[in-house]
Amino acid sequence: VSEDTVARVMAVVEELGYQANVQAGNLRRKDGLTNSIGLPVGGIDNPFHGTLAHAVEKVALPRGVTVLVNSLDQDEDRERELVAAFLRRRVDGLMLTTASESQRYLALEQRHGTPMVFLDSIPVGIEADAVLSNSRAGAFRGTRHLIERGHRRIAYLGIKDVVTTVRDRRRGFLDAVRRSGIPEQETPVITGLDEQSAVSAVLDLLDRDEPPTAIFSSHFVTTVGAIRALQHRGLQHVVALVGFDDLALSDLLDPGVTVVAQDPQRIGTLAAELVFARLDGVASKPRTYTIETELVERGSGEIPPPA
Amino acid sequence: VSEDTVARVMAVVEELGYQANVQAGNLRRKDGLTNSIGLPVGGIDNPFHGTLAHAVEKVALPRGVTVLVNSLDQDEDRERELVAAFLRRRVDGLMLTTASESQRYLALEQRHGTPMVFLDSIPVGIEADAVLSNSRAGAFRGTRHLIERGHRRIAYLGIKDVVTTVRDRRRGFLDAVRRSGIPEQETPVITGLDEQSAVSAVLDLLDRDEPPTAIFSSHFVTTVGAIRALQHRGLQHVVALVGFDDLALSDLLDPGVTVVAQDPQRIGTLAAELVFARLDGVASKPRTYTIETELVERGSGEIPPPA
DNA sequence: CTGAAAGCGCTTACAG
DNA sequence: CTGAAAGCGCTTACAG
Repeated sequence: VSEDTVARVMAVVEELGYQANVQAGNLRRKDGLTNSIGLPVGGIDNPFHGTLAHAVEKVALPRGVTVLVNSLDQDEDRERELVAAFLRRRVDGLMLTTASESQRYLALEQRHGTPMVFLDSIPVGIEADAVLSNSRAGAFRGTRHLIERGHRRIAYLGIKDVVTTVRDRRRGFLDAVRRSGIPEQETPVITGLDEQSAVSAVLDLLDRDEPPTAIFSSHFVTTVGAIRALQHRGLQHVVALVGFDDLALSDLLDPGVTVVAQDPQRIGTLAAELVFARLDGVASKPRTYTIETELVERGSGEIPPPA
Repeated sequence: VSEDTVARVMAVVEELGYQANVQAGNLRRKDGLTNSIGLPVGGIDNPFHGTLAHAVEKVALPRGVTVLVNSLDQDEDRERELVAAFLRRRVDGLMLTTASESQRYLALEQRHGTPMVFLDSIPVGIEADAVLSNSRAGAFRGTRHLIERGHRRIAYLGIKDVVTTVRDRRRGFLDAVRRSGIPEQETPVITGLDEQSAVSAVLDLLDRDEPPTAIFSSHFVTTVGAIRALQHRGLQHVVALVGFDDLALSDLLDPGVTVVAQDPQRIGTLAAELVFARLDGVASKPRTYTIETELVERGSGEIPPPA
């Protein structure tokens, strides 16, 4: 073809703003890749998941891969619909946070060869790579932090715990309590909470004859609830509080909130690298990668029990 | 076809986990729709944009439309790449927040009939629907709130202002200052800040012979910087502060942070409805929809100037 | 109403 | 190396 013709065609391409239809191309392409990966997250407006998704995007960008992010809103049906929609779009891989109790429904797709990596949970009913915080150790450490300062009556607050990681936080808490010889009846364990009910739960706890001198809150929504309740009673400098998961601006609060911080950036980055390694042909046995948490002392967790 | 055959086929479909390839279907489909819309946001980990995206998803879900969300990270080149990638995927519509100074590059695609709605900015160099906060009125109201309490030396903090909405906040601030007869040299206007530089800027301001008695901060990152600086000097109960954009947990701070709150949920919902109306054939002249802000008094903005 | 053929816009394997 | 044909997996228009 003459150079002149090429130039003329390119000019028209420019003029019309032509963009090749990737879907048409994918249809016949040998590798069958769509250069996209699906990422269902709990809620795109949740800061933990937002950071996770952003970290994944950053790894995908230089590879020219588009990340399809959608919220499953803690709804098991929605999770399955989202996954089905991603598969109809023939995503090259799946990175998922999950709201379902079992992910066996993915086994078939896995056998078809679609790489999948779980974020922030260990898959149930299926074997696949997973990247998640060491929740049990983190909760253990946060709780021990309170015990070391002399607390014995420590309350545990948690959300609904269908997912393994959330259950692990409770386990870590109980590990620490048991190991220190504190009788379990002194440590009320309240789960299934959201922010509102956490407020009431803490107010109730504070009304007891022997109220807890410290609180371990295993999720950021319950931590916010606990802070509201403590501020409402003016006890934020009296009752100690350690929260699992970091909170925006928590260092600006008075007292600063001591937390067991996760590293969503690192989780997202590692998980994305894993998916791409699988796509590049790495066929080793699926593994669970554990990311350590960090105890960040900011004040609320260093309050001693009353003398 | 016999019922028996249908049943046998369906059984195999089930067994293999078959999902129809939507991209193959779209190729020949008459309406040419892919049931997807593209949404480039500033940063998926930014709470304002996260809420925006989530609101859009909620409108799209019952219509069976997938929202392709990606971060442009305030990078003009990335914005254009993202848009190009969305067009190669033949999205049915585009909803965009923007980091570019002009969106003329979209004119061609618009003429091709792709509906587009701008979120949180008015398009430049192109006519299209836009949904955004009434920034100028909001900033005016927040600033007047300080003036009404007797403040005259009010500092303005802002980020880099390429986008119209950010410039409008400064205009609203200046409107209020001028209307009250305060000489402009008493109201330092500092822009181009991020959180770190906002901290230093405020510390510098406080070191002046005649430091400001109040601060109007036009972006949440500068507001956080201002709070840090004030806390650092122990002046958070002395210097008044009004921020534009709500902040997570800002009601738990001491003092609570008075803000001019935007409504990202409403912006996202309305913008999504607009795109779908356009897709349904509504062909009226493009319009700009303005969402009012709300002044939320929490304490920091109600601090009077020193007697 | 049913079933076989054409065609969507690309990539790929193949003949010249 | 170049160019025309086949084919990806669907939907649609058409013939029976």
